[in-house]
Amino acid sequence: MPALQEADVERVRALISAVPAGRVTTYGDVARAAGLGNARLVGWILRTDGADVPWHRVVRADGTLAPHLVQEQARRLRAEGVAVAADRVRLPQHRHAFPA
DNA sequence: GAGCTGACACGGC
DNA sequence: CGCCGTGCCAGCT
Repeated sequence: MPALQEADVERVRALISAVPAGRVTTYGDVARAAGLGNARLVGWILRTDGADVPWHRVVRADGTLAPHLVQEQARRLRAEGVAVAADRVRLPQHRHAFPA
């Protein structure tokens, strides 16, 4: 099976757009919900086609933020009421669960 | 065509 | 808690 298709990209974008403000999700969760199986692809999609989606609500599996985004991402999250300390968010509190 | 890089995850140490 | 190596897929030298 081909790894990535146009439909997959749209699915990922839709999933991320479905995350409500004040909550966050992880790359792994999005990948799993979209049926990708590879969290890295989620990052790739956001890098290329994620300018118009709430990408700041997507964090790593341990709650940390990527180095080049931490500034902007932390700023946007705090604006939504998400506590960000030491480049990391508290997943247990803000994590958004996708329907299986 | 080979190799490196990256908005990642996970198991070891 | 942190650092490292490995697996993963796509894009660029």
